[in-house]
Amino acid sequence: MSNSSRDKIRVRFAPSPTGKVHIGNIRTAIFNYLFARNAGGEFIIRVEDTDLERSTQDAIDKLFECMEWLGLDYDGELFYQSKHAEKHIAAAEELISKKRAYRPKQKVAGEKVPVLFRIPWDTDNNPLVQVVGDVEIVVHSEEEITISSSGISYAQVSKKRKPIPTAAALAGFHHLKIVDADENILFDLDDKIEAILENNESFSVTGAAKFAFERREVFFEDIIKGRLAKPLDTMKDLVIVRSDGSPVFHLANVIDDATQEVTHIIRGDDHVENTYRHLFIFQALEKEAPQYGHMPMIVNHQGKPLSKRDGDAFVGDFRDKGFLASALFNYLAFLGWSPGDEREKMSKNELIEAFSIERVLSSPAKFDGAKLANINGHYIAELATANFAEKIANFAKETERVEFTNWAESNSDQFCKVAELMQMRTKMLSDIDSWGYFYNSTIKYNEKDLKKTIKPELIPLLENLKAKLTNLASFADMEIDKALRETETESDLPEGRLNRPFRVVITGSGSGADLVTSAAIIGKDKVIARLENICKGA
RNA sequence: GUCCCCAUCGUCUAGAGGCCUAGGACACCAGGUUUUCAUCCUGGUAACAGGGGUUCGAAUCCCCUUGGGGAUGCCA
Repeated sequence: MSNSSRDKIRVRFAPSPTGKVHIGNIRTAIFNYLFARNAGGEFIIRVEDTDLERSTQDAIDKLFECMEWLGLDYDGELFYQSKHAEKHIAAAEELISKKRAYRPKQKVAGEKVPVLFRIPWDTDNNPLVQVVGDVEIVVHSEEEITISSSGISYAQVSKKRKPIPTAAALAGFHHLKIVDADENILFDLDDKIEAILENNESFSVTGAAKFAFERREVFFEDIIKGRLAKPLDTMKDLVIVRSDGSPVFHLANVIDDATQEVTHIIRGDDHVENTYRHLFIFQALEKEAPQYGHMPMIVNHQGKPLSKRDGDAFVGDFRDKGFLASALFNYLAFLGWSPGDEREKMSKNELIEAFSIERVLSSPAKFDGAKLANINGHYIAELATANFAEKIANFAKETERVEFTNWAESNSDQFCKVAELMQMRTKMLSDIDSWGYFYNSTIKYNEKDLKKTIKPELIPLLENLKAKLTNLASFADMEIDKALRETETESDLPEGRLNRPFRVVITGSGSGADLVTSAAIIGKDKVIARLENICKGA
């Protein structure tokens, strides 16, 4: 398979549509995407919907919505794993005929049995396997040991001397000698291996004290983590076809990766242990295995993997909360990776340009919403004003903020002014929820600010201000400012003293955007009405 | 239990044996700019998990300990 079709890098994103797309999954997609695009390779999608019971069309739709939102464009035709089940089953049959897989004996006649892949016994010249050395492990002497072609079952000894049932594939126990407490050899695997493998015989041993054998390990070079290895005596034969005839993930995954000629697999850390098995399956099928890279997971503030419990771990939720796709993309790319210089804010194209798999870290990263919000603020700040206005208008519409949408559409002049005024201080699109004072006839007062700021002795001044504002011919920034200053002067107040009270009166809160501009945008009628309301109520 | 992986400020990270008195960013604190608010600017607090080696020299290499995570499904 070393033809030209393999010269081109091809990676895949292989989500299983059993729920909403998780932030961790989409980060994996982003890294794959960046890797492929950086190398001028292909980024393809495979929908792993073999678990028909839990897969839903809705989840698939949401997935593509999120990918489009983030700008994760993919190559080629969509590949639905469920449509290739025949190929998977055929591969299983091929493995059986090659004696690389088997069906276990039925316990009762007519019982449906699965197909197991055999961890290969003959590993003498296997490039995947290396000899580690001779080892001994202690076994619990009261438990019976059984040895058959499907593996060895025995019991390890816990600290409290209790038996811990353990099963392992035969392959891990070359030159196994089972001995009792007096070092008498109870069983020598070298003598029996042919009978076990060829004639399917099985043996049992009692009263054993320990195993002595040559440990071998399966290993591979991970493009992120370096050399990774696992002792064969800790591996078990694995189910590749269920008793009901459906193919299992391990089989389907390998077959599809071979079919789609995937060259590199970048996936979560949690798949490391699967990789050893997948490598064996590729080998048994005589297919070229891809390169693997395992990236660290993202964890929450407690250091636990992000889960559904964290609530905000769904990609769509980030959009609904008012994050920009570009900001999320940027932030996620920097979780477990950095360009090595001091850049922090990078566009998709800059990320593609700078990405290198070697710079991916292998330690897990905590998700920090505050930093995301900060980045988001920067992205919002640099939007052209018109673009910002359009974004929030769309956001309001998509998230069904009806009042806001009605206002924005019927008062587009005012809306544009507000957008221009508020852009610099907007961290998330959902901040528009606090813009109500610009257009609502009644406003909510922050009780604390109100109490602290509006003292009874200020009421006459506000009355005075109201009178001045009422007489204003043009309700413009400068005029409002002048009225404010005059009111202060007439009462011997220092300049600016009335700013905060006035702000609380017209916006309901002690902090906000530029005061007189805000007042001008809110408009004469509403400002006067709010002044009146406060003066009356006090 | 067993196997595997990981370990630098609170967080994301820079760091490839001497450029490290450990750099940047977020967060936090203080000051300045702003007649108000925010932005912004300046400054500050803050880390190599612990212990052994190797070396003239260790955040960096090795070992152990500790802590965290993952795997151990007829889920993916």
